[in-house]
Amino acid sequence: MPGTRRLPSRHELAMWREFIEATELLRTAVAARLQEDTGLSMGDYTVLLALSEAADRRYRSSDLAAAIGWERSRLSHHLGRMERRGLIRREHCDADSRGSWISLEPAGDRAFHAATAPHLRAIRELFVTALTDEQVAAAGEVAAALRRHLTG
Amino acid sequence: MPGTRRLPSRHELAMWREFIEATELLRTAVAARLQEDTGLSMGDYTVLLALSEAADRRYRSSDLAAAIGWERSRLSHHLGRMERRGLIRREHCDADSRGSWISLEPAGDRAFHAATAPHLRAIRELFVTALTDEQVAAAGEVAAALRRHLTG
DNA sequence: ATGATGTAATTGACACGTCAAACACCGAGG
DNA sequence: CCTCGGTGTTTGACGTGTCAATTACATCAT
Repeated sequence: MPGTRRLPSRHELAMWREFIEATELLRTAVAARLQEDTGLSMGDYTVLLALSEAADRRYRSSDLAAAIGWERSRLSHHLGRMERRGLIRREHCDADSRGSWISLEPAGDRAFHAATAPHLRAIRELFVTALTDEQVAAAGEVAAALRRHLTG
Repeated sequence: MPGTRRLPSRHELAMWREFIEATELLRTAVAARLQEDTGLSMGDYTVLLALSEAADRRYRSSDLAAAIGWERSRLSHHLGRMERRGLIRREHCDADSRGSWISLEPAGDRAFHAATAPHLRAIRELFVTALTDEQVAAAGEVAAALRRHLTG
């Protein structure tokens, strides 16, 4: 594998720094906006979205973790916090007593529905309108290439 | 401001999700590699890099925070952890007794120098080689546009 | 049945990040 | 001098993320 041990050029390094810093900025800006507008974190929103879209509006914990691409223990910790706030509920699973069903509490359902429009607006204002249509497409292609490279 | 309250299209939303997930993947992959290879976190590396490049190899805490774009309290917490590990030192500042000088300990200097090449290689392997030259340039432009939009 | 092996989910310890409050000190105006 | 508003830095509380270990159950081979 030729080139694997080569170092990035000055220009490539500059692109890396610009990229990593800007994406961090974007992430925190959107997260802060979501928090202000709705009291939810990005993690909360991700979990609530997945539960809302689930076939029967519930998930086995492991399946939920897989669906949103999280590690199991990360999800477990997060669900603990969401449960304390009354956003979701854990129920015993009859078919497999090791497992549990995760479902929305009414408050979680309400919070998610109230959050959707503001969150999408924030995405538009902070991400979409920052870029030309070509740049949005380019961002998508870059992201897809990175994902293939990192997971494939 | 027309369009500010409009919602993103399905396509724009898909690009957003792809983008935010891929950048998260990239960040954690590079961080994990740095940790394995060198025992340093991205934060450690950022701080050590800034100190190494400082004119007299030291910084006032606030200036360091500004230089790397961190909040003051974030830096303070991080410096506490790095100090415990013997990577940096805090010294009393004569000119202003509220402040302190942050400088490298020998161990921090060594750790940084040992980390540079592996880290740059990881950046190359995980970021640069994932993309074509055009995509690297596009990523840089997207990042620059986002930064202008978010900070400007 | 029993015991090895695997899987579902949680836990504990710890690093990291943010916010608001606290602390210690500066420098200027009365 | 002194006190008062501003600045440099730290602290505490808490949410978040990772890793390794644990708990509790399922399953399969014998």
